[in-house]
Amino acid sequence: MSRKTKQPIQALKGFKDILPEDQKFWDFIYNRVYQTVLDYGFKKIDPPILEDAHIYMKGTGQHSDIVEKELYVFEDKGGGLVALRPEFTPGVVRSYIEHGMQNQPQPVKLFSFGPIFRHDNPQAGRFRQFYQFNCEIIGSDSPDMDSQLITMLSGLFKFFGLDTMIEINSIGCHECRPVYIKQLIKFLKKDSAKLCTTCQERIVKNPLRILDCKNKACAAATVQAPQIVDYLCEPCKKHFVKVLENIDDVNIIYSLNSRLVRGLDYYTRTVFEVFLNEEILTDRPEGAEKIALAGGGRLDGLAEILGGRPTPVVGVAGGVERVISAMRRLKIDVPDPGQADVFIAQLGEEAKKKCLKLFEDMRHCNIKVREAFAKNGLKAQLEVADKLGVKYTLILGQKEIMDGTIIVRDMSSGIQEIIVYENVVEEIKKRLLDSNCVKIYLDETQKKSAFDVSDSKAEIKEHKKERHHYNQDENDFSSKPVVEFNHPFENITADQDENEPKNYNTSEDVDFDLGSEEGALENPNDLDDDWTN
RNA sequence: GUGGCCGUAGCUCAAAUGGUUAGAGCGCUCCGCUGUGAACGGAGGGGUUGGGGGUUCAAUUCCCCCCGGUCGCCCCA
Repeated sequence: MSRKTKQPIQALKGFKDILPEDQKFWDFIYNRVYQTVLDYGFKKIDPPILEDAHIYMKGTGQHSDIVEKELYVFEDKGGGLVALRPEFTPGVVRSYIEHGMQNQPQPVKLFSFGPIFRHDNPQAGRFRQFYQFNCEIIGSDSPDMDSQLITMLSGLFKFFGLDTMIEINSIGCHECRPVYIKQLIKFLKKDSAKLCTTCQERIVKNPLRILDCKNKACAAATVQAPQIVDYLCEPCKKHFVKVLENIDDVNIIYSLNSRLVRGLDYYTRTVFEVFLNEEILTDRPEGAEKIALAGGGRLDGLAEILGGRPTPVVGVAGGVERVISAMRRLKIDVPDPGQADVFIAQLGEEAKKKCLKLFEDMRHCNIKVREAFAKNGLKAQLEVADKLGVKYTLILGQKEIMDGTIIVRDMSSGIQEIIVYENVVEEIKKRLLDSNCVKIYLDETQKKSAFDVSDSKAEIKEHKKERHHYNQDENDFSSKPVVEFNHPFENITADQDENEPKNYNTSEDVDFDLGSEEGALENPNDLDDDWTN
């Protein structure tokens, strides 16, 4: 295909690059989610991105918008109809069936993380390619599974530093829901004139969705509408009550929302959504819609639709971009795994040679060290060191080689010391450990005083425009071995974002001994014990 | 699929009612300082003003189409 115009090449609509400076968020979220789901006994599964389109047509629902309008579907070279996954669940359940996982101890808990594709028009928090984390518990219809999933999610968001609200409802099963829908339609038809035009069409097409309509007139017209909870059959009612009891028991705050429904056919019983609690956000426009971070529910009909034995499934999916955007809005910073502590500057060929080796020595001692061996001038190297935000720069030149010494420059004070070259690795280790124990606020912080570390929510409210800085050290995001998994999101270094205030609190993670600095949580914003052990 | 607003340098933004060579700050490269950064002074590189077409003596500016962004609707994480 020839390109007629000189239209510059660019990413497809609704597709985004995840740039180096954003990677720390992705690392952070992936690692935290994975850590948490492992704690709950989930196993990771990566279903293919491309599947036989029929699993979505059957599973997600031929007439759902996701399939009718948003599915990336095309014929492959063999003539088969294939589709980019518009959600994880059908692929995961397909895999469960295909690999005979019903022969494993039930339930089977499966976790996935990766890109999802929907040909939707982009808008706030919505892209054509976006990432989800997804958890399914397959093979148990126990309400305890539903509540455990909700408990896990609630803790997970706390783990991200996000305050959330959970809305929950039960939409019954194939036995009781039709009865309810009949009653609902009866009610709606009485006053259908009061509904918006879309909702008038919905009476036939999708009456449940009318309860969810944002139109004020519709909301008013349905105040007296019958509620599904009153129509649940005994087993559904019992199930729902048990779920609520369970999450009560672990002190999860939720609200019953009888208007919470699902467009997808295979949902049964429990449905829930997790919203960002925006009370602390004062820049939120009045009447703005709540931001959903995750949603889930029970899908007991799905496995059978996909050709398996009837198998109960309960699952949840969370939107990664939405979590990141919420963290950004709340000015929650995350540790940068690429942050280095030491820079090596060299002068002259002989010194460079020695520094190449020193670099390896330090790296092997788990010191986060950087260099600019491609540059020669000291000035240029110090500029790089400055941009990297390291604590110390080691300077080695001809003179130091002759003396068997090396210069240690403290980058914030500018103070330099000459030490014996042989001791340099030990000395740096010691200094980094010391600075990890003693918190020193250096001059630089005064310049950037905008980032007071606010502990209480009241303060956060007052300083809404300022930096609600999730202090890396006190809240100890690194209290877990953050980078431990073999994954594409691992081990990625991100450049220091120049727009972000640097954290000059020098008690930063020094990972000589990963995971050895558990505890030390004294901040009210701290994570619950549940999430730190 | 559909509607509103928007698109000027890597980033943030200028350029009155159309009018000469489209500017600034930040960042980038280099120099003053062949061994000292963040916080000095100087210089330089960077733009076919998102793309195409139209109106006009003249278009970044006005009109149309397309592409993209953003915020909605439908739907949804």
